[in-house]
Amino acid sequence: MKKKPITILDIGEELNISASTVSRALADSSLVNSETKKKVVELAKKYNYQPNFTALSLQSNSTKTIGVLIPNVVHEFFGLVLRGVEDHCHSSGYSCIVYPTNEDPDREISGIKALMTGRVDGVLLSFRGKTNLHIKQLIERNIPLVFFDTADESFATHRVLIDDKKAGYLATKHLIEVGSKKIGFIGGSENINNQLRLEGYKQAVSEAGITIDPQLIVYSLDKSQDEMGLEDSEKLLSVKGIDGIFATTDMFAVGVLKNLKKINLKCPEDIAVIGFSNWAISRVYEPSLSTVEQPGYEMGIKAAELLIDQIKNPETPSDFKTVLIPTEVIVRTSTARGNNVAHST
Amino acid sequence: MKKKPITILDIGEELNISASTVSRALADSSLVNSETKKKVVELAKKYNYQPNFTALSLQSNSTKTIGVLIPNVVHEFFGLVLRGVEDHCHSSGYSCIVYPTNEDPDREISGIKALMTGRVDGVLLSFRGKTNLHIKQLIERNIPLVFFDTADESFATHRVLIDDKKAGYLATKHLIEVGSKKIGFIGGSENINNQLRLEGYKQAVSEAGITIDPQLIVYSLDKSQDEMGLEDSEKLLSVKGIDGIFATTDMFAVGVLKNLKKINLKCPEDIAVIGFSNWAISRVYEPSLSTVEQPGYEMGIKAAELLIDQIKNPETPSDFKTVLIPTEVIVRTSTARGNNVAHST
DNA sequence: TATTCTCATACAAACGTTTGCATTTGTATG
DNA sequence: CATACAAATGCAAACGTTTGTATGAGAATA
Repeated sequence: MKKKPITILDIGEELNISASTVSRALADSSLVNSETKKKVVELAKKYNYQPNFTALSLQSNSTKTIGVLIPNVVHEFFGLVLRGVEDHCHSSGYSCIVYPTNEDPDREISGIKALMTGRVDGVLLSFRGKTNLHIKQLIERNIPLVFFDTADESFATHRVLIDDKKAGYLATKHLIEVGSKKIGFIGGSENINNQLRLEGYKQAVSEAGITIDPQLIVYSLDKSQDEMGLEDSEKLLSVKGIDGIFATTDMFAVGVLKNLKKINLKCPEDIAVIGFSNWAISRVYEPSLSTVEQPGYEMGIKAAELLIDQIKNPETPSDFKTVLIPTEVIVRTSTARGNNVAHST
Repeated sequence: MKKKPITILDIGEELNISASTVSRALADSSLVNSETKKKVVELAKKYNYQPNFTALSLQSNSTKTIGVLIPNVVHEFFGLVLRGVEDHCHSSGYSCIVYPTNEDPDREISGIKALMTGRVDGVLLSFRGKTNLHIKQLIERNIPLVFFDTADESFATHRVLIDDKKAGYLATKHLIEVGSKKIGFIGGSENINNQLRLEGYKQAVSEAGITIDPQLIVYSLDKSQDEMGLEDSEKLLSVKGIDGIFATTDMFAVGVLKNLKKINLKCPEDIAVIGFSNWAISRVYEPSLSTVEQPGYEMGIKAAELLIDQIKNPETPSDFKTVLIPTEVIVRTSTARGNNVAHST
């Protein structure tokens, strides 16, 4: 029942020439008579001939495809990364196989395994799990690999990251600049990014001559609902005299804003809040949320660029780059107070 | 420099047996001596042999891969669809090549073209463009195809949709039930889904004995910022006596809520608002937004299921299904008033 | 007329796998 | 001892390309 697609052999048969001549004719080789060329091209068009992709891949030992292991695909930041990756791939003639791992180490492993069978020319990876065993195998197989967002330091690869520590530092420093003295930190799971942001927080606090207070540092494991960390932020807000909060996620920050309304604390007057990522919700929510830009699209573009360059230049590069995508604090209403910023309207 | 991966031939050579025996040994065929089997399996493990995916594909004429053409990947609904698709693929041993078209017809066409070269076993498609010429070619090539979210009626394929008209009807009816009499409609681009939702709106309005008022129906082309349609909703809100709004997107609905605050209209007391999709923001915003559930994940699962079933049963099915994923109105604060619902707290 | 040259085309190998069929070896049966 | 049969393995084709090398015909040169 299934119609077999036209092959160069079929075309050759109809024209009483060999497949190789057809192949060369379609490649516009100078070796073939222009008459024959014309006939071949015509027939190919008539039957809408498309070269078989798999055969080409086998022959050339390249699939023109990359694999993207991404923790979450329902996520503004990772969605932007994916869009960036795809945009660059598209303009370079590559396709993307996407493996959302949903932060599940098993999915991560099975994704990597699938990619070891030669179905992709390279891999883009935001490493979440603990098992780097399989990544090691990828590298041993000489499959080009670029980390984005998070990286395992122990591998010699390109990396595309933001400077999480600096970003955390800048966010906290901004709170200090608008007059906050007792600043809380609330983060999601204790992953490497959040640890670095916390380091930045600590640095800024220390520099301002404030002692670091452990009860002001909270990790929330709230995976329920929309990951707003409502309960944990409530706990944090019960600390007497707290007048600033740095949340490692815009969602957590919005959770804080919500809780503030309940206990009748005014933002930014009584307490300043800053989030992280510059998600749509930070623009839309009221009060609008100050945050740190996390440029996912640019990160995706750059990561794909490095990967595809490496694929095209297969001799192992000796200088692996760590590209830091610049970030900046975006000031909105939730921190609009103090010396350098007008009061919120 | 590039290390060639181990092949079945390499293993055979080392063991002084032919590739075919190795192949059979690894497949645990009864045709091969258990001694040999053991040796082969051991060596394969030692070298971490992985069968070449491309060779397998060429041989079996199947890539165990599907293509997903999706309008937008930074989008809660489409992200959920993608997650559903990927989940089902994962559990069926398939992979997904993702082509975000960004609503660009050229991207759509180039995606379809790429998929015609035999690199995928089937295609999942949310059709946005006007050009169905290429889709026709896909079908002529007997490449299994399933539409999701939107469908071109002219093709004989499976479809997985929501009943947009009914959803629009239910949303509008809900507004009527909570006492709205002069109900505005605000939608994004005039695509097929929005047209159907509008039809539902009109039906509900008519049934309630209200005349349809064209000035209450607005399409917004606002692609700026976060697509909140702020200007257009402002226009809509200037209509005297308006006391209900159905927005075809949660983002548009939030835009309405924002504008309401500016002109000091109270929601839900003065005007009830309902959105569409049940995005995170509808839960988080204040007032929380009533909306219509649009179950992306289920849609993705079902679409992948139909596609993979069709791939596995290649004889053209005579009964193409149109699966309607059920939707329901989710009542929150923005419509919490009237007879059957308690007033908002 | 014989040699060389050019042009156009065909042949065959290669990519890595599976699989139908043939071959080899050994053992049991008549 | 010859035949049959089973078990284990090898051979070769096939999937659809590209590409290096061989082959053929015709024309130009000596």
